[in-house]
Amino acid sequence: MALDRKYFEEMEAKIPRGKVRTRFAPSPTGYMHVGNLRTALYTWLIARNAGGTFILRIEDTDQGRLVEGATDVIYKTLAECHLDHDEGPDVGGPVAPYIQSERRDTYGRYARLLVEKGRAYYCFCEKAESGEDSGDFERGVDPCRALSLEEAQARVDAGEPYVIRQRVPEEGSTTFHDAIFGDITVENKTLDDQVLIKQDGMPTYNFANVIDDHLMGITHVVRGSEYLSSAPKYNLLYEGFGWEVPTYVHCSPVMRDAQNKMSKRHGDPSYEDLKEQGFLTDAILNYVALLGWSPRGDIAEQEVFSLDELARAFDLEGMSKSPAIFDIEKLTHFNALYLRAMTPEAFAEVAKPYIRQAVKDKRLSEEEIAALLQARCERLTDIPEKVAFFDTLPEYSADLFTNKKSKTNPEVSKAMLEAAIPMLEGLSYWTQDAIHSGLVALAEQLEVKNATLMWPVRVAAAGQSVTPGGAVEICRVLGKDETLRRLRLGLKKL
RNA sequence: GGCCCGGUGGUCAAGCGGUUAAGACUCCGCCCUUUCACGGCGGCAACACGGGUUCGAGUCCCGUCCGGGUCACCA
Repeated sequence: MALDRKYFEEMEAKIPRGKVRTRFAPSPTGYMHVGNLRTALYTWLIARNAGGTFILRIEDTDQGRLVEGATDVIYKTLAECHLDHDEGPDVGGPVAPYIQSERRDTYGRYARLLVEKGRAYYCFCEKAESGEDSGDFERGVDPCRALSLEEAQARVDAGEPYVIRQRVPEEGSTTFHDAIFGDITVENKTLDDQVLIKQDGMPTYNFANVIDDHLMGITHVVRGSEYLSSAPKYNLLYEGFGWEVPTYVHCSPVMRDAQNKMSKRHGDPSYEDLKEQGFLTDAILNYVALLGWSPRGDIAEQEVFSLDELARAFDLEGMSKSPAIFDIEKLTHFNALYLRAMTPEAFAEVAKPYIRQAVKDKRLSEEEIAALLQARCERLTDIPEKVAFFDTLPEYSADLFTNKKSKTNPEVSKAMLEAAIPMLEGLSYWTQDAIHSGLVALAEQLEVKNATLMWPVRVAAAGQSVTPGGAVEICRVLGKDETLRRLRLGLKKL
């Protein structure tokens, strides 16, 4: 098949130029792990920081690993995180299609162009066994490398299965530049003639990337550092095509501990898992942004960042070269910060379903309960167990009435409850203020400190020693009848 | 094993030749207080090691050690 020069010219002509263009290019495996999310975030930030374009591209060249519905997880996650893309499979764009399996023809054409330039060759060898450990680690010499183009073409035409391999020079060295790792030079002899087009006609990741990044006008390629060692081969490819090399930004991995990356296999949480565990999207993004990047200058000590603030502050300079260990404790801290920063209304809204998991009685106000919870929970999932006592009075022992700091014991508590019950019963309004004033006045009248009266009331009302909120708030939420019922029950224990 | 990249408290991290080596999380005290939280204040805790270069090194160079990545018709 003859090469169509016109085709290449048209493809070149379509490439948008002059603006920063970045792309997030996941393969649809159905799982957005934390490292992935961070890569997407950084990629988006680079684009937004420069007023550029953010593109979503789906890399599905491995036909054997396609996962049903996986692309939806990607769309959903990006949307939920507000990492909006300007171009992509769902929204289209000037360099569509954005799904690699739909660009198969393009890769084939460019691979043949490379063959014609002498930078690649047809290979008819049996699939190399990855059984390794054959003792030698030398670059194998592929016999097909020496085949003449005519001979190879004849075998291709005859229908013989083949792959196309990159022809890497045997001599010399290649220098590759990365925005965070700097210059990396490797000897060409340590590079192998990697496969560009697989036997099924699909491109390999490494080839599809180079082609697409060029054809889509990508200016900054952001990806994991596991690709760092194959990067020099890219330069050779760009050089072969005579294309300009984009800025590469390799990110060090997010680790579960000092020796293992985060992985599904180890049961490490994905973005969705974290959501289920009660973490807020904004908190997750904020924390993840700081795992591998830190602000400089006068905001060097700032830790809380909105997405917009991140977009403004983000710079490649602040990126770390070393792997970072994911710390759920610190994420939890960020989550607590975000929870507390919400308006009471917004908090009540997100807390509501968790409150209702434990508190079924609709007469108990979820707004009032939420108000008690806001400063007291770090994750939304902490809620049910904290408020269960509102729903059902726990079994508890009279020992709870003893607290030395409040100067209470069973005898004192008995006296306190005996005084509190009629007073509360006489209240005409069951408001926070009324209950509070009533109790404080009663303590004064009984000549005891507030805590001495509050402690037994709270214990009897809640049935547990640790509660969100104090005696007043709990009584208020419970309502008059239930409060009195519980206090009388408490009295019976004494 | 070859090649590549890293190495500041337990964790995330400032630091770019001269600092009492920031800050945050965790942990521990104290204050506040109606329990628990929130909040406030204080504390414990680090430059992997050995050689250079320099008046001076966490910062530059070399070696060692440790860790990670890669060596697929997976991405």
